[in-house]
Amino acid sequence: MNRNDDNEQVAQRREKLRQLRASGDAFPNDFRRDAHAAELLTSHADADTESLSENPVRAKLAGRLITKRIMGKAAFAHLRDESGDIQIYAQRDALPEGVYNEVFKKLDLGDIIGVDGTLFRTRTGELTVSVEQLRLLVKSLQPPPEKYHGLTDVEARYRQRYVDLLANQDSREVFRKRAKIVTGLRRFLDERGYLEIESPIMQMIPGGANARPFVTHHHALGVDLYLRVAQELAIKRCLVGGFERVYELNRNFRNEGLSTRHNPEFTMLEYNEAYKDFNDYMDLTEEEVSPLSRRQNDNPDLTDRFELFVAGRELANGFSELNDPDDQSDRFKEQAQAKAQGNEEAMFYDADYIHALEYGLPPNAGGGLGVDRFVMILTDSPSIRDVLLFPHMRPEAAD
RNA sequence: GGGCCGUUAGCUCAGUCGGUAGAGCAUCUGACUUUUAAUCAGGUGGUCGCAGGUUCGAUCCCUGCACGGCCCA
Repeated sequence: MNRNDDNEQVAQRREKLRQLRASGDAFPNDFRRDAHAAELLTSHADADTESLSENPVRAKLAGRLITKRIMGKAAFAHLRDESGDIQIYAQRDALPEGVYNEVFKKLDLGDIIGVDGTLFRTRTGELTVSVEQLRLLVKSLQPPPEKYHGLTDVEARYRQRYVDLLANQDSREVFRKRAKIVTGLRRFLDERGYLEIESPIMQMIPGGANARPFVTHHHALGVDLYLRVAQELAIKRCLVGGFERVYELNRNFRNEGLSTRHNPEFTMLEYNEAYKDFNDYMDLTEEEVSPLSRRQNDNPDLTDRFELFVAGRELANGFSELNDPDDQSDRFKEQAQAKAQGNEEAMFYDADYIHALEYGLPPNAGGGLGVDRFVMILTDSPSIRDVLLFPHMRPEAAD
């Protein structure tokens, strides 16, 4: 991907930065705002020209310059902050001497500025800030994407997410929704008396799922460690210890290929509750997504199990969990044998987990929810990369 | 892993039945004090993904590679 370092526009912007450095602090951090764009637009939605001139509303805003329309001695522009966009109006004669020509006209799209001004309505009715004070806070050295189409190149959107976010409001919205969904899942479980835990991601013995693990190395201990492939065994150890409703919502790592539905690190919610079976859990899982869900019963001979499908995609599954230490030990032995014969996805024998079961794991049911896939469905995103801020990509070819 | 498609200016995209490329936005110069994809006039900007091959000549045709997308396993 072209880094634009030879681009003439970058050179022009760098020259402006050089002049800024020469004349003072080019990266000031003393501007303080007192408003956000969208809040101003909402709170003064009903204000008309007369009321705004009778009761002037002052506002200080900071944000990125995203459009600029100069008409001689006056100009309109749009400023974008986290909340949204608002129009600003700069007049030469309303600004301090020289600011219009020496500061405003030299602004480039993408620059971060601070403005102080008064609200008014334009002829077409758009609420606008008439600027009385203007400061450049950060010079942007790279030109932003085209104002109308934004950044549409899929690869560029994933590799340079910051550009995608600053140019495409839709993309920002996906990640706002993701945060709300994750918060909502936590609240749902918290309200039902679940305890959230944080268990090790680096482990001597990964377990809880059939998946090839990533390997890393701890130098001080001189041992290889694996990145976990599931939270499940840690959660059940907590049930042995007396916590009866436990979940962990965090990252798992599986050493597998990339696709529209697979990222090597992904966010998984796993939860277990004592004295429940999988039938109880189908009800709980349905509550999480009820308007959308239909379920299909998958019926392997060995275990009670269900999977939740939404829009035809596997999203969640649940089990009545095994708590017989001898049965579990036999299964670990089978897995370890398979691993010895070359199955990279088979499990290790986890002697400590068997030891835990020997103390008594309450009968329980558990389930898992692939959070990324859940977010994909709720945001209508076709690829897991659309709901991961910084998805894994193959390295770009070296020049 | 297989099939198909894509890669051209900072961005969004045309195009060349093979004769070394265009538009819009952005940028630069000029005009313009209520514009909003501002407008008007004039300019700058390209190793046409990379490497080979065919050819008098390749951005275009062929092969390989890289990255991405879609579908399949």
